[in-house]
Amino acid sequence: MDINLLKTFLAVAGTGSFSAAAQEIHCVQSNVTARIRRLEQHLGKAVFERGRGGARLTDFGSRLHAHAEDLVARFEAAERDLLDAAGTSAPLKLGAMETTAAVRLPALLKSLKRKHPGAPLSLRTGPTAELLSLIWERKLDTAFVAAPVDEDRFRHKLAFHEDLMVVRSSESQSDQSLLAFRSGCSYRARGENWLASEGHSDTEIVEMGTLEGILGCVEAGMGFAVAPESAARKFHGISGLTLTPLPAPYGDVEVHLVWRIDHKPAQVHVTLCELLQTR
Amino acid sequence: MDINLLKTFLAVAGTGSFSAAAQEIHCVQSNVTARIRRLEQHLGKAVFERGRGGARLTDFGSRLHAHAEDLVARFEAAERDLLDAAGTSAPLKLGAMETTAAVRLPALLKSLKRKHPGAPLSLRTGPTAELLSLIWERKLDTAFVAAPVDEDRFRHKLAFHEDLMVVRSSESQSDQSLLAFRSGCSYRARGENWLASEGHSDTEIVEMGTLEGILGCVEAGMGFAVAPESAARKFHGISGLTLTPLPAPYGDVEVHLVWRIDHKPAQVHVTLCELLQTR
DNA sequence: GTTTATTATCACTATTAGTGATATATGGAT
DNA sequence: ATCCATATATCACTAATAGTGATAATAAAC
Repeated sequence: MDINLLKTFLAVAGTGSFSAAAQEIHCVQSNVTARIRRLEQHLGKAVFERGRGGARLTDFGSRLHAHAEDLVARFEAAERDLLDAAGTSAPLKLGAMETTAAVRLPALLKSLKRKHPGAPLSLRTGPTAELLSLIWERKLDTAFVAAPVDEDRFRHKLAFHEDLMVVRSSESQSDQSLLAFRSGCSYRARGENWLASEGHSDTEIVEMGTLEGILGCVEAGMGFAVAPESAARKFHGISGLTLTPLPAPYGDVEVHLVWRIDHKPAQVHVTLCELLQTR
Repeated sequence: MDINLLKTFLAVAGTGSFSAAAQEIHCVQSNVTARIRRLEQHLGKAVFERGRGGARLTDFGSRLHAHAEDLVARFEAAERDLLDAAGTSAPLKLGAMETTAAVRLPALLKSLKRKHPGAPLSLRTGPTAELLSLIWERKLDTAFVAAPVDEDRFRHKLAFHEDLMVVRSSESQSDQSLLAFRSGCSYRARGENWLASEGHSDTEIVEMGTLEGILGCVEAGMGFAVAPESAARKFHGISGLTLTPLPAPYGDVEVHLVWRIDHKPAQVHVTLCELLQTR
């Protein structure tokens, strides 16, 4: 049995809800349902009463709760001790695309710090092409970039799926500038390819350095932008932005964690890879 | 992480060898290798020094060993407490083919008893057809029988693969009697089908009740028999028996654990299913 | 240098876990 | 009552992982 089941169980018990637990542990709700069911199947008795307001522990569930808290705590203590003893070594030089850094990394790095409290870590953002160069020059250990990557030179592991969206001001007219990151950004390349395929080869491109800047300008009616849905939503808020999916095949992007094929991953790096498994 | 990894680790540490550990925990050796590697990958450091005489704990491995013993013990204690609290309930009425009972069940039931020390359990042996009838009449909860089973009436879970062998006396001549269990035995049916396909429709069939009896008579030169390799080997020992595989498609048998489609499995039953996963 | 006992690797398959869309259920407003 | 908001369950699909059995590699002992 996997201790992940117990961690999921504790998350549900703690939040009092399957869906809240799913958010807390960064996975989809159906996943929590499945894990709790596995746990219940294994033990042969229900641990939660489900109802309107979420989930409440049954008597049997409380009994499990006592054991689970103890077991998980001891397990994590042991894990920390061992990871510590294994030697954390050098700082991990990490890179990521602007949007990934903004939306995906916070939760990820938080989990990483929980497992390697002492591990030093640096982060540099930039477009895919630049990050790959930095990795190749060994100035970064690893980075989150958009697929595909050259399999002969790099190893990689799938990290996230992003759906690219066209972001416009709600009152905007069409045929304005494309607001984008500087050249080398793969999202920008997607946008340009899409425009070309539509015959808009003359669209002006305005380069900007930050996502906030781009979205601000879009809101101000200067033009439109291409960004992952997750990132656009994060800054959506009250503002009058309209999101429409970038049509296939331009809209789907896989973000991978990438490193040099001859680079020996440090322990923090391996742990980071492990954390990517459930997202 | 799965506690199975820790159990595997303890088995290796205890026996001092990957292959011995594999036997102890009933799995193939490459499996142990893979699990230990997973563990080492997770922790980032080798836990065993491998060499001629097997495996010895590294310093780091000893550190893990201390934690692992504690964690596994606590985990199993908690599990026992919870399984106990869930209520063991009625005795499990189990059936199995003669050969399965002889060769496969001992290890399996031992593991089962470890998890449900108090669970009462009865075992009845018989050929596939008879066992299925007993299940249908609700005189058995579940049984190990040869595939295929009627999916509309039964649920099932794959338990073992068996390779059927023709067992002859080493000095025997061909065209003797087929020594077999009483009618309803699916292995016997396989043997008969094979004989028929070879044109030996006139072979005399001698019915016997036990595997030892059959193999004894084969050794005495009375005829030949059809039996799973695992069972034949168990009684092989010093005796002068020759095993040749029953040709395809007669030779491959899947043994499944089967129960009535409308039967609600008790907890012992569920645990038994879980134990089947790794064999 | 061959033998023997051991672990590692590999290609393949079976099984399991995860995903996202959608269905279902339940209490509370209106 | 009906609709709405908020839950969990289910499902078809895909990705990832673990298990298997054969074979290779390795190293000590003879």
